[in-house]
Amino acid sequence: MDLPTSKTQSTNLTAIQQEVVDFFVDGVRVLGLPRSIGEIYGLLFISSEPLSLDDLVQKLAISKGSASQGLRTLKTLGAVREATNISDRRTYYEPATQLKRLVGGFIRKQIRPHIDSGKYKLQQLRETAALTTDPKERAFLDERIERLESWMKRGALVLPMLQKILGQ
Amino acid sequence: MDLPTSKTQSTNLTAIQQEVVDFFVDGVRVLGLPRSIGEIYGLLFISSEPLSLDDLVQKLAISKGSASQGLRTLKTLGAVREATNISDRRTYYEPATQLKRLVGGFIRKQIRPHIDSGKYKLQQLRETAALTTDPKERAFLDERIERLESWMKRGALVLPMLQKILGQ
DNA sequence: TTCTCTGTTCAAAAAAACTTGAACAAATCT
DNA sequence: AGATTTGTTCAAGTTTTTTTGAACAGAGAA
Repeated sequence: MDLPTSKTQSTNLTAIQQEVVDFFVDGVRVLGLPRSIGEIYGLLFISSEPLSLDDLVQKLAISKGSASQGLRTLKTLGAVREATNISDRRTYYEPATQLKRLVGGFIRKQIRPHIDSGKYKLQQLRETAALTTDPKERAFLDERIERLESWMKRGALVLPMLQKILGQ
Repeated sequence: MDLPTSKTQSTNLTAIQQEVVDFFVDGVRVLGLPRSIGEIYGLLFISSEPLSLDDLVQKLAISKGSASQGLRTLKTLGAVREATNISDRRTYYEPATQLKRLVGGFIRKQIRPHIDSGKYKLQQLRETAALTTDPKERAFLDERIERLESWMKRGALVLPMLQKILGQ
């Protein structure tokens, strides 16, 4: 009896909430993040009041485990923060809505580490290539490695620009 | 009896080939592409001569199916092209090594479609929000949707800049 | 034409990623 | 203190994605 169109289909969400959640599910998928992250952020984004973990579990019909882990990831990315001045035993969350902050967190946590490990691998690559004696082959390897270095350099250059352009 | 460090461990590749392949396996993973794509592109990138499908199958120890599909994806992305003037029954491939081309292909095939579908969903969102009568809630929804629109606009603006900065 | 070789397709198998839920720890209430 | 509620962890289950390999189509050789 389920509708076939979407996985997050329930009567717990209003039409607009469902649409926004789907929007973000799609969005985070592009970024390589799991669907539950998109659902959680999406619902927070379109809620005018902060939500608790239990709110998320009930409205999105996901497990407590998913909600807990998803919130942690989102906090780590700086995409969600704990709401202050709510006097309740439980913690309430609200979304960060500044693109600058979202992009910055994503770059810092998801992109930078790869760039850094890439630089290290490149270093190793140079050393391995140095063992090649055949001059022609050596020249070819050097050329390619140089190209990789240029790519990495440009990548490292572009990230701050991205943040500057997108932020504010 | 396998070495535990890497999945693509074989005696078919030289040390440097193995390292470059690993480098790209990591790279494409960030982009959300399967490992075999990284292996194929990596090996082509560090080979001074074009390679055939069979070369890839043997050296990378992957199936013909993977190699065929991987090459198709890479061709679609503009990351690989067929080598000309090789008189052999089989087709040989060489990598595109201009960052501009690689980035352009990736954006065109992997990013743009999502931006487009996002714009469409946003349109729907506006319509759904228009059904909300409560003025306070309505104002909140409008504010958020506006924010989403601003994000999409900036995203669409940044992509060409990216290509320009990275290309050349 | 018939045979051989190259490359594609796609259903099934395997691997990877994600989610669940029950056990647990920690905090707050009575 | 004991009881209750909130939130975390992680092994097991589920789903999704990727890879395999055998069947097939097409092109060229004999």
